[in-house]
Amino acid sequence: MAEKRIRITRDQVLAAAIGLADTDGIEGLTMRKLGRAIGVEAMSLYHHVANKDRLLDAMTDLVFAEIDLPTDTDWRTCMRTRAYSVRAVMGRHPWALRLVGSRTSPGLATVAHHDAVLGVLRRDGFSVALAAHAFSVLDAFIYGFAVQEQSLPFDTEEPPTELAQEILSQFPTDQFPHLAEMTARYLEDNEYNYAQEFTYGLDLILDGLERALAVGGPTYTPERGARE
Amino acid sequence: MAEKRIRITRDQVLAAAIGLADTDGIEGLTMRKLGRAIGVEAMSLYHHVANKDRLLDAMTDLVFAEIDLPTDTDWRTCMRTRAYSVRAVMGRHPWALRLVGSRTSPGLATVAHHDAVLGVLRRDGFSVALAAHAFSVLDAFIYGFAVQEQSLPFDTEEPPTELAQEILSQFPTDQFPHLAEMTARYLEDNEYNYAQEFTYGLDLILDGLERALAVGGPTYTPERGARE
DNA sequence: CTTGTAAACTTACGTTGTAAGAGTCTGACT
DNA sequence: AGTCAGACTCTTACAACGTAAGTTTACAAG
Repeated sequence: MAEKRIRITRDQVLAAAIGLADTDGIEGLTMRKLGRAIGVEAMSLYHHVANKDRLLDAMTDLVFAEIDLPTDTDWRTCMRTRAYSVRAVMGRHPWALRLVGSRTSPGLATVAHHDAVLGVLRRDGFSVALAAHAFSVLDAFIYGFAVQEQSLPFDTEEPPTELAQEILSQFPTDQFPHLAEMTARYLEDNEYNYAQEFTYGLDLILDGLERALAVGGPTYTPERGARE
Repeated sequence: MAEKRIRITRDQVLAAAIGLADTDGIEGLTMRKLGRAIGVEAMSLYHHVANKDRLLDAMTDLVFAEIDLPTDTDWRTCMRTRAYSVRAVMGRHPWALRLVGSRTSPGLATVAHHDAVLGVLRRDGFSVALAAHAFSVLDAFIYGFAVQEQSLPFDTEEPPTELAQEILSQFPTDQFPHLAEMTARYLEDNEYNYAQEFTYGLDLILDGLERALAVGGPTYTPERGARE
């Protein structure tokens, strides 16, 4: 009768939690389901995780650890690959986007990641202030874009389908002429996909930063911010 | 014995829901508490709102209606005041930020707002494609910044306090040198507040758009995007 | 006064996170 | 080999949640 009891580890719990959130969404992640997924009762999880909130914190940190950040090239390509990596990771774990917004205490991988980003900028001649500026704009844009993209009713990688058209044209055309004009243009252009807006915005910001860097200069490092 | 029954309206429900979310946070908003707040049983709310999800949708739309969007000036100041207004509104209703990310079907005020933004851009010479670009970058940045700002552990309007210092220096200085350097700089500069990063990023983006607009020109309107 | 209907209330169910405590396995030390 | 402590799992239980189903109330029209 003595059914061998299963022993689990913290890493197992986290991995299973992420997997469950990936397939069922974050609202589908319950302690009981998570326990069942690894063959254990819900309460057993609490020996590896303080509570559900801490579990979510740990999951968020693991997601950050997935982000690719090369440090062996110039800052611009570093930031670029990071941006694309963030977007890819958030695509894999859509729930993580909403978590990042609600967690207040960052994990170790998160902090390490941010430190590395700053490190690249500083190394390539950004003053402390300009590095702060750069980090702010880039992060805000990348994060904001990912959220925006996810709340769209269609797949952003593919050109718009008939289905998308139906969804998009559900609001009255004459009442919102500019929106109508824009969606019409989207639909007629088969090459268009929303994802290219990411590239556009990112390059716009990187251009701006490059200009700001040129003004401050890589050798002359002002004590205070590049502006004012 | 006949305690007079209270009659409520949909608007009352929504207003109370927003008030409750403002004070208790979105997770503190429950149907029972909401009912109690307006002197009614929880189930009575369902005569004015289909379910909690719809309630949240309606709340989100009301928040969008609060955003100030002047249309009687040039696009740049329009976008600027809009940006500041979004930030202010999201400061008043922190929960709305997370809702926007999870709602997929926008309300009427939301759609109208977006249409008005596009209208301003088109009026001032943006091609359809460039207007789409502008809208994407700006919205992503504004939204992303607001989220970023909220997940920071300190008040972004005030210069850093002792408390903030304690929080910020909780991670090992030697392990994350660049982060340490940056927070050190923050703390020594009494004028600094994180809010100015919003201005910096916004201006950087607006500058970029202005340049793109100048290239395309207000008269010559290319069929396809300004880039490629 | 009757009666129809909109809107309130009551009760109930399944699901959630997790507190409390009891049971069981394992590995270290005699 | 024996045992004992500590780490881990399981059982039971509870309060709070969203909401389905059905009942009661009160006002407005005839």
